[in-house]
Amino acid sequence: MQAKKAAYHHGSLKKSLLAAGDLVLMEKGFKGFTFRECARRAGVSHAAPKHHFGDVTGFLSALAAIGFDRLTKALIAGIRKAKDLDEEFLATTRAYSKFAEDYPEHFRLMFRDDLLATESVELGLAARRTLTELTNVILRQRGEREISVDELKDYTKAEDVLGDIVLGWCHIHGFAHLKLEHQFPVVSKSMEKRVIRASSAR
Amino acid sequence: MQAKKAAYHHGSLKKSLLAAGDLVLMEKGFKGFTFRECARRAGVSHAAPKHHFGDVTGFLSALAAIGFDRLTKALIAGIRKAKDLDEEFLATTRAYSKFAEDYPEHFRLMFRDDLLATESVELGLAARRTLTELTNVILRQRGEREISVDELKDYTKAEDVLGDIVLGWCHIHGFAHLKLEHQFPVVSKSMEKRVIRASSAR
DNA sequence: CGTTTAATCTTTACATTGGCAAGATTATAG
DNA sequence: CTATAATCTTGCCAATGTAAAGATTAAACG
Repeated sequence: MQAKKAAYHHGSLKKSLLAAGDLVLMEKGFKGFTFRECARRAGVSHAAPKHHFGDVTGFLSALAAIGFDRLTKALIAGIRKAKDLDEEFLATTRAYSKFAEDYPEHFRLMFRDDLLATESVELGLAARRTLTELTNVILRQRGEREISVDELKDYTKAEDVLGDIVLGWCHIHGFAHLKLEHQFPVVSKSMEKRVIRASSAR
Repeated sequence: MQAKKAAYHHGSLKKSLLAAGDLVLMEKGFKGFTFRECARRAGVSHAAPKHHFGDVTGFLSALAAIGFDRLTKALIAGIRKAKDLDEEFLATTRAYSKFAEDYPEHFRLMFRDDLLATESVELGLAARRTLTELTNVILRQRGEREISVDELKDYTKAEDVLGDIVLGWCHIHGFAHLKLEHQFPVVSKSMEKRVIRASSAR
């Protein structure tokens, strides 16, 4: 009747489903997230998503990949604005922490190995893109050559470099996670600043 | 017919359900965890648990509390064995990390604020007992008076003390979490040792 | 001891979910 | 123009969490 006659073939269903899932995740949270709800929002039947994502695990993996991409983007944006290496470090940890606040449900999903398709190359790549950014911050700090996403996989550099990366990451991730899950009795702003600064200090 | 005639009243259903839930969590993981499965294992109908736990959120909260208690116990055991304050610190971080490895599904559940009943006094207490242990490690390290669980709630000590607690906790928690969710491309034993040692170093 | 009341557990029912299979519709290739 | 493959719908299934109503037993009380 209307202009859009609800064509049998959606045209860009995959994108629409991802957009819908992205919204559902933010609105209803991971708890209230269902496959069928996403299909409804995209205006298709409940079985339509199967062709594009297989099962719900595949769909969640795609959404988690979106989360990693968003985080990567935020990290890069923070780094761009920084004027020197010290500021760069601070901006990175700040961006990581802010992402967990802005997208808590994505954050939860991204770090839930049991719910995701570990074989998903898309997700693996997105995660490695994020980790590459974090790694390169450290490498720049040390005046060493940056690495690409491909190099990261078997990056067996000296342990002290890897150690710095892991240490810094653990720190800011632990803070972001514990805060997200409301584990701190009280979190003052000054405390938060201190954690962020400490994550950057070597 | 048999000796146990399957009495209408179970007698200690709450305990049995918790024991069943504990097992299901470890066997099938958080993903495969269902209310009904736990009821089946306890040998009661699927609606029986309602009287003891309300909804599934209440049940999960009780299981999370068990997790915190187990963690507290592990921390204390580690502390007991330590000979000096340095060893004590190491033992604490090691115990925390080991707990996440030994009870990954409990660990996941314990830090999922959205799935738990935040108003549960039982859970709140169990979590505070854990945090009190961590806090007292720091306080002993500094030669200050230890605090009780009750004192923790509004513990507004100098920011540097709180800071040390938060910092140390973030570190080891971040490591435990990221490792549990398989976020590190590679984790060598020596790397792990370094993180644990770094969490203890101030 | 007998009766009443409250607690505990079962049965039944319902809406919702993820996944599967078979069929309808349309795009694409040949 | 036709055959084939891709895409989407319909209908179905077992399983789940929750609620309501009823059965059974324990506890309280006279």
